[in-house]
Amino acid sequence: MARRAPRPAGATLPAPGGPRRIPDAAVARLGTYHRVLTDALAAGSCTVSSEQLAGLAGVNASQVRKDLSYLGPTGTLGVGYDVEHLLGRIGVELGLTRHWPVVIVGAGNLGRALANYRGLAARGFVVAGLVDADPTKVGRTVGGLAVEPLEALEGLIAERRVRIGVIATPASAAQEVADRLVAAGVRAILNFAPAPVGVPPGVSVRKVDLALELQVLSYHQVRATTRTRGDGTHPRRAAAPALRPDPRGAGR
Amino acid sequence: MARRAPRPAGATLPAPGGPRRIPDAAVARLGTYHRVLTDALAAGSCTVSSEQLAGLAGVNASQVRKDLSYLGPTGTLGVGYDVEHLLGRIGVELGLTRHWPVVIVGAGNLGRALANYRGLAARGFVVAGLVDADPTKVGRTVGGLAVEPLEALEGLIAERRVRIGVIATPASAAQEVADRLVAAGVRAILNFAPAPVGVPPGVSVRKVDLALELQVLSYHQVRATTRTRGDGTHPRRAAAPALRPDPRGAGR
DNA sequence: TAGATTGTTAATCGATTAACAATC
DNA sequence: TAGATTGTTAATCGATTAACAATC
Repeated sequence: MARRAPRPAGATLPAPGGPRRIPDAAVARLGTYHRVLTDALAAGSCTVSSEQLAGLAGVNASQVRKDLSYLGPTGTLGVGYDVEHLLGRIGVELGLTRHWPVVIVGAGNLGRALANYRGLAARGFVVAGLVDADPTKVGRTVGGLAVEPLEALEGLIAERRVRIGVIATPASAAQEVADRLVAAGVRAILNFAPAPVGVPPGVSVRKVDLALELQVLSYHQVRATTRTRGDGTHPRRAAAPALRPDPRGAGR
Repeated sequence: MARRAPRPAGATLPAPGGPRRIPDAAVARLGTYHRVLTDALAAGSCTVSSEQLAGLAGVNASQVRKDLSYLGPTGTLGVGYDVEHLLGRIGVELGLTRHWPVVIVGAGNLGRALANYRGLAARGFVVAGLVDADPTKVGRTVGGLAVEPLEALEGLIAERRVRIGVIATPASAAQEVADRLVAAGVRAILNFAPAPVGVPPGVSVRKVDLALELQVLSYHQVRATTRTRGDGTHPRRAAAPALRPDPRGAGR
């Protein structure tokens, strides 16, 4: 397999699809700031400092100022940030002022939970459709929404102007579903299937793997209980035992 | 608020709770390798190269080798990795060979979906309990498991040797639940509530915010449609409009 | 004014990627 | 052997944090 050519020193990347100004991690934190500021406003706060906001969001004050600087100047020197103003700026930048129709593919446990989840609607995400390939699931009502057949996917996306799709299918179906979503005009995908999906440039994908999250935690537990070698070394094992050079060894 | 003292140059951190050898991001990828290797083994592959594994997992081959190096030597120079051997090494390191009893707090849509989710059981996570504060939910059966009252939490954790807790409650209850989980002996928390929870050192927390994931995607859409200023600058706004210095301004 | 706080630059940290010597 | 591939080091990249001049 061809070795990747070394990138010419100092070359700047062309940034496919135009420059993305705010890093995803910062966008996610801005969303958190928006939530805690909403609470702060309800509690009567008119202004907050970066120190205060950092405390509410559980991050560093420098990071708050850095994140907010992506929005352009939003505060007042020596005073802080006007809560209402800041809420407005974040809301506009992140699209929280709009409604985003979403289609969920897969009406299994996870898909139904998402369709029912009030936290999504509260932040402008409207479940415009819930489809499933299983005919026995079609017609069931979930959170006031009838499950539609998979064949309805394309029409539904076009009619209801869906831009965001959620994949809540088994891993085996994920890529095919992603292809159909993209072909039908979806521009962003949230993937809950435990398999990566490939998409053309310009389409955004976020992946959430619930089992993987738990696995990281179980590793922490293993680490905590297994007694650590102080020197951080591993026992040198005698490498892999007796490699069979691939005689197509009948999958056990 | 006291400015953080500058860290003395060159000082190494004491690493609370002992050195954590493998970074979380690498642990998550190791989990992915485990999954794709399981498929590869079933398909008859006895060995894989880092290039092949990278292709299956959708990452860089250098990264595969780096990640695997955390396990100590696992491959054979000039040949590659023995699939079965590698599965074993990853499984032991991540705790995939054990059963992990898990308690889920909150039997709303998300909690019930998680309790029903077969992908968890498939990877060794056994839902040992599902509790809810709402008496009308108690007694219902979800995925063969009866919802128990919140009061049963501590007893359940002790009896069933639960080490991992999942918070699937509203934001308002998250911190109190976290405190009770930790007090009862839970050492790792997966938090689905849209609020950060504080825990004592030594306890691991992972946070998943479904609405935040969608918000990042909606931002991408806003960016894609809003025409970008070529120079990457922002229009200089006249800063925040007329700051009222906090006269307790009756929540609008 | 004196005190407070932003916006930004520089320093630090950590994670990813490229390169290559070792060697099967 | 010649070709392939690991394990690891060095280079790069990006994100976080500290520091501070500007100034309300």
